[in-house]
Amino acid sequence: MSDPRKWVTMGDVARAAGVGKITVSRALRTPAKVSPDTLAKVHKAVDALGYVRDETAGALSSQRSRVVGALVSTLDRPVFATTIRGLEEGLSAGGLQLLLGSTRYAPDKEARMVSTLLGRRPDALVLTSTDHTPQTRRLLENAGLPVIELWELPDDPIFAAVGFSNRAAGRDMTRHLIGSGRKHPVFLRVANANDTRADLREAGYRGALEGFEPRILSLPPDDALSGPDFGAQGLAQALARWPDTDAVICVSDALAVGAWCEAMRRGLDVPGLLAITGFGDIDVAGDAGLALTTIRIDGEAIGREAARLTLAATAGEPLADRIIDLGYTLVRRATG
Amino acid sequence: MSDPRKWVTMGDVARAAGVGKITVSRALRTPAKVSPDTLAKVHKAVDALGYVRDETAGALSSQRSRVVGALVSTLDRPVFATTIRGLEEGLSAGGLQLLLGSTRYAPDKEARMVSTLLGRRPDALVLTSTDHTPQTRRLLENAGLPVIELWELPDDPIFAAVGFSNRAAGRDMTRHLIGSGRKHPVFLRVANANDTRADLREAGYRGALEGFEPRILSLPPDDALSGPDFGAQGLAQALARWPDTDAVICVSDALAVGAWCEAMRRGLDVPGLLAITGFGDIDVAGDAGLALTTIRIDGEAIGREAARLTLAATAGEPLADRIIDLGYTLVRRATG
DNA sequence: GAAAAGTATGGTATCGATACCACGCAAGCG
DNA sequence: CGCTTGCGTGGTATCGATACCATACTTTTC
Repeated sequence: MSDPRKWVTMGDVARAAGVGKITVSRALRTPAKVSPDTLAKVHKAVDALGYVRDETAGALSSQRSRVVGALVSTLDRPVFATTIRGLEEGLSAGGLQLLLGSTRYAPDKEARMVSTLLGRRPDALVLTSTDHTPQTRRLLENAGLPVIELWELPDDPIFAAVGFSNRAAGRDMTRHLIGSGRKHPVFLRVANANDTRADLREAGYRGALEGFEPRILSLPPDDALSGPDFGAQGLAQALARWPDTDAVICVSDALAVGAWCEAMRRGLDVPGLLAITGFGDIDVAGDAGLALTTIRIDGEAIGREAARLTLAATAGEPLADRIIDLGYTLVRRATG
Repeated sequence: MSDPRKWVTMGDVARAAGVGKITVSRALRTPAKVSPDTLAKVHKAVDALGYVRDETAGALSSQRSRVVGALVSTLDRPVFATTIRGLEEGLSAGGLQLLLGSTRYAPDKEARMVSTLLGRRPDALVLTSTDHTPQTRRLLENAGLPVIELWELPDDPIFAAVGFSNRAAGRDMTRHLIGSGRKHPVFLRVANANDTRADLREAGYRGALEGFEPRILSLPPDDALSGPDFGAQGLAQALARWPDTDAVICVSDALAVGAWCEAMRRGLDVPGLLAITGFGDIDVAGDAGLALTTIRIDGEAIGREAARLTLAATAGEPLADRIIDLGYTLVRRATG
C-alpha cells in the first residue's frame, strides 16, 4: 500500500493532456463526440497517470449509477449461483456492475437489504424471489426503477419477471409418468410454510391426474433432517400407506436421492417396479452414477435474460413482455 | 414504477424535522452525537418521507464508499459460492456492501475487472486468486487500499491472504495413505498450465514419500473431457503402467469420482485393493452414496475471515498477521 | 464567580464527475 | 459575401452528502 487516498482526478488528466476536463469526460464516456487527435492526447495522459475514473462522482452528477442491485435468498444452491453468474456476465458486458446482497430467506432481512441497496441508487434491482412483505413491495414500487423478479412468475409483477411455471412442471412430470404406464403416482413433499414453489408443483400434479387418485404425502418440516433424509422417510411412509405405489414424484432432487437410496436398501426394482423423479437437476446425477429423471432449470439462462431486460430497461427501451417464461426440460434418465 | 428520479433528500428531511441537514446526517450516521429528542424528530421525518440516504453522495464527500469489491474466478464451484456467502454475511453485518465481479479464469479480464472495481473507490478488495499479471499487481499495490487474497497463501501477499496450504494438504494425504499401509501411491492430476494449486499438492506428495517411488501421472489437458472422464482414464493408465498400484491420490474430487467409477467397472475392491482419495469435498459424497476420503476446505470460514480482516482494516486497526492459514480437514471415509 | 471544558447544532466549502449553456470556427447555402 | 448549421471545446452550476469550523449554551473546576 502506498499512502492512502491520492487518486488522480479528471482535472489532473485534463491538465496533462492540455484540454478541459469536460473534454476528458467526453473522451472516456462518448468518444464519438471528440476529435481523433484530442482523443489520442487524452488516452495518452490517462495511461501515463494511471487514471481510473471515479464512478461514484459520475453517478452523483449523472444520476445514473451503472450499478444493478441483486438480492438472492442464498448462494448455496447451485442454480442460484449459476443465475448470478449469467446475470453478472450479461451486465458486465453491458457496462453495468453487480451489487450483491443475500436474505437467507428472512423477509425482514429482505426489507432491510432492499433499503440498503436502494441507498446506492442502482439503475435496476434483480430479486430472486417474488414473495415480498407489503412494506418491501411498496418500497420497490415507489423507488421508480426497474425491478426484475426471478424464478417465480407472478400474475402481477412489480415491473417484470423471468422464470418458469412450477405448475406446468409438476403437471408435465405427472403426465410423463402416467403416459409411460404408471397407475399410482405419489407426490412427495415437505410441508414448509410459504413454499409457493412446492405448492404450485403439487397443484400441477393434481391437475394432471385425470381420474387417478391423488396421493400426496406432505412430511412435517424438521430442521434436523436433510433433503435425502426426508426422501428416505417419505418413500417408507408412502409404501406403508399405499403398497401399490408405482411412482414417486419428489418435489426436489434431494428428496429423490433419499428415496432412491431407500429403494435400493429395500431391493426394489427402479424403474421397473417403482419410478422416482426429482426436480432441479442438481449435479449428483451425472457425477455419481445416479441417473435421476428430473426437471432441469437453466439458471444461467434466467440470469442472462434478466441481464438483457435490465440493459434494455436502463437504455430506456420499452418493455416488450412483463412476464418471460423460459420453461424447463424434462430430463428422462434411468429412474423413470 | 412511479415517475423516475424523485428521491427525497437529506434537506427535505431536515426541513420536515425543523433542523439543519447536517444534524440529519449525524442523527443517521452517529446517533450518539445528537440529543434524544432531535433524534426522535429526525427519525419521525425519515419514516414519514420514506427517506433512503444516498450512499453515492456520502461516499464522495466522506471518501469512504462502504463498498468492498470482490473478484471471483467463477461461481460455479460450490466452495467459491460458500466463500462469497461467508464474505457477504460478514460484510453486511459490519455495514459494508459487496460489489461482485468474475474473471472466468482469464488474466486479461482480471485486469479489466480490477480497474472497473477500483472505479467505485471500494474500501477494500477481495480476490479469490493470487495469480495476477504484473500490471494488475502494480495497479493493486498503487491503489492504496487493503487487498485480501484468498485460497492460496503466497509468500509475499499484497496486503493480506487467507487460505490454507495446498502443499501441506498433499503431504498429509500421502502420509495418511502410507501410514495405513499403502506401498505404491500414485498422484493423479491434469497438466494444466499455471495450476499452482495442483503443483503445490504434487510437491506435498513428493515430499511425503520418504523413500517410496514417486509415481506421478499428469494427463494432458483436453477441453472435451470432464473431471470424472480424466479420473477414469487416469486410473486406467496408472494401472497399465504400474500394475501394483494400491492407492490413487487425485488432485480433485471430480477426478476421484471418475477413478472410483472406473474401479467399480473393473470390479476392483475399494478400499481393500485400491485406495482412492480426492480433494475439495464436493457434495457428491454424502448425497449419492459415494463416501470419498478427501480433504475438506471450509470455504465459508475463509469468506468470514476475509470479512473480519476487511472490517478491521477499514476501521484502521493494525494488521496482526499478513498470512492467515485456516487449514483443512482430512475426511476419512470409505475409499481409503 | 470567572475561566475552562464540553455538548448540541448550524453554515459553508468540498468531494469528482457530468449537464447545460455558450462560444469559436469551418462548411454549406442562397 | 453574409447567414445558418453543425461540430468540437470550455466554463460554470450542480448532484447529495459530509468535513471542518464556528457558535450558543451548559456544565465543570479551582
